[in-house]
Amino acid sequence: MTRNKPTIFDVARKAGVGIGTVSRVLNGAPNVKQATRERVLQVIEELGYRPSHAARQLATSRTFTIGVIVPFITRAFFVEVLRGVEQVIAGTAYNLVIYNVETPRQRAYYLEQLPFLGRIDGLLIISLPLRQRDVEQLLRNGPPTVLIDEYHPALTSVQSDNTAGARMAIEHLLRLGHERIAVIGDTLNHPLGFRINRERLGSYRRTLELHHIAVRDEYQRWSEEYGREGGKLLANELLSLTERPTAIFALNDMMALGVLEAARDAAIQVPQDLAVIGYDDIELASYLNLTTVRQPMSEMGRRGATLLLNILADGSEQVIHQRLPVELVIRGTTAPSSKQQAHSSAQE
Amino acid sequence: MTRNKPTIFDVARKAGVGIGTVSRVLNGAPNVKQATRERVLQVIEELGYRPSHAARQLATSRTFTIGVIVPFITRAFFVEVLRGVEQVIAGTAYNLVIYNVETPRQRAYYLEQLPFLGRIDGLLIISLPLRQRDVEQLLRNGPPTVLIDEYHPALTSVQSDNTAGARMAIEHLLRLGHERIAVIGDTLNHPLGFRINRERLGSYRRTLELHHIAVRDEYQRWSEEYGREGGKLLANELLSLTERPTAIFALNDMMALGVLEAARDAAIQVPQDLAVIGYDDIELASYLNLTTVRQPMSEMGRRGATLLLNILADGSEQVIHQRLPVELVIRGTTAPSSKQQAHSSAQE
DNA sequence: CTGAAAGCGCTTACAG
DNA sequence: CTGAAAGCGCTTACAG
Repeated sequence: MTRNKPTIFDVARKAGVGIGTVSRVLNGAPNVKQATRERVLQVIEELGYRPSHAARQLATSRTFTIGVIVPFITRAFFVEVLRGVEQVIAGTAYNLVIYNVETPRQRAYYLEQLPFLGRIDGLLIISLPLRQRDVEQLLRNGPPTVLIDEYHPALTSVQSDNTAGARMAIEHLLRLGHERIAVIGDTLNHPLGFRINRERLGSYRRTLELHHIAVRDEYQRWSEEYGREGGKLLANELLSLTERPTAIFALNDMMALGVLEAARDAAIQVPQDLAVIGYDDIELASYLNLTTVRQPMSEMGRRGATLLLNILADGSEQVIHQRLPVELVIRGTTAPSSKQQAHSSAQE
Repeated sequence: MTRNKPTIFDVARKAGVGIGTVSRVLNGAPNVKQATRERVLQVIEELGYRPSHAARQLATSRTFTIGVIVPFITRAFFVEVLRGVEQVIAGTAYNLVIYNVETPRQRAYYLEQLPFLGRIDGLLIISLPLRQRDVEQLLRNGPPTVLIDEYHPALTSVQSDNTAGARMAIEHLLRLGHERIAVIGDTLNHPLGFRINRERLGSYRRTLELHHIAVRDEYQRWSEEYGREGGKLLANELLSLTERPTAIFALNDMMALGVLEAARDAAIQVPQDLAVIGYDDIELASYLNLTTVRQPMSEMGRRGATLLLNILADGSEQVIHQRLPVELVIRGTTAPSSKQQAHSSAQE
């Protein structure tokens, strides 16, 4: 009448079989007679037997846990991605362990130590760029790894199309007759190395050039300060320029908020006097009626997790790169530029 | 020249000791000669040895992982709490596994199965009420459990003071001369059973009664729809009442947003014609200049995690209940009621 | 199809 | 202070 958790031995004894057989039915091995299988299952049920995770780990040298390294777990973009990841992992035998990174020190630890501790079977890395040596380490001794919102040729990844996103934003503004278009974002030299801003910035420039609009340095501004505060700061700078922009493209929605706030404070009408466009389409954007570029945030998480699960299931070494489309969501913060309205001429 | 991960045997051999000794220095046991300890440490360093998590688990029957059951991982409140939890767990030997609950089905699984699978050493439950039988199960067979933003007499918990929070909000409005004060929130019968709304509602009523203000049923409204949409819906109902309220207390900031939106749409001036007050003080609140009740969200997470760690460390059975203070943050969405302005008389 | 046995890599009395 | 050995609860060839 021991009330200890039953083990595989208890099941085997009661079912009158060897533990090997119990193990086989547990793992759905094909070579078990149907009658035996049923008897064992029956006993498992009766005993309320649950196999020990730890023992299984030790015997198989698998951990059944997936690690996800995610920066600034508190920002809407990352939360949404994480949610997508969680949705697909929850349905599997895997556990999801989250490692939040907010400093370079944490990043170093999680990227250089964690993967080699044998604590995880698979790794998901969100938005964090990898150095070549980290990738090599990972490939040599680390678990299968999938990148989300980042890219490296040697690692399976899923991203959204940042180039197209920025292009769509700019072309939308051009179509509205804007020519003095500024771009802002958090620092291009982020301590954690985020690279998407550069990608979007590049696209901003190329799009302007393509349309023969001068690319002005003074219209490109960056702030160490993330989010609203940063956006407000930069918008204030831009709005006090002699030739101030008629449109501001913020590389994330939170900074777009800051722009709106700065405009409000300066009594500048949006969208009449200033068009504002954001990036991400976090929930807030629709509330503020913000025109923005929508990224499939949860979907990126779901895809990333699914790709990792596939690798884990079939051990395939094939590197896959998925790039998800983005979408321009036109709301109330963009309108034809005053110049445009005066001339009443369509740009294209 | 095997490139396999070194085990405790490799260390023992190279250091010329038994594996027991290696284990002792690994676990900081006191009874090891200093010289021996140093030699072993040296070898561990040289070999880059890392003890196997799985083996340790199996031998100690501890898992070194803490589970946290959290509803709607995407909402600002929960994200902030989670971040607090993460901050304290990250510095320990424990892993943090997150279980996101969005349906009663998931709740049932995570509350009734997960704790008894031997996968976690400790459990944190956020905002989810427990039935008596769940608590008994937990106490009998489950891991040490700490409740965050919920209460049960038999389980250590940390909450903020919801009663005081609602009282402060209402008294602030009363002081401004408001008497027609409505309260809104997401449904009182939430599928996941959230109870804080009832607590705050109770305090709303008592506070009004205390001040001899009639408590009207039509001024208390609830929506299945969470957040902005729900808030907007309820605000529209309230604003179309014959005798419409001069102030609305939303039991969470997201719904307060919806109220602001409804007011905007109806061209009702906030705060002149309608005072609005929220709850939580999520980041957004300051952007929208929303008067609100600030809860120490991350701090609740930190406290909860710390309490759990303490239990895990000393095995204490003592049940502790912490209640953290909240704070009224007065911003721009509350002002004296027009009546008050007319009479120019202070309420107290 | 199935059982007996080795092995996964630790911890922990036990005996010295 | 330290070594040898048992034990944690599984999986997996191996032999039948």
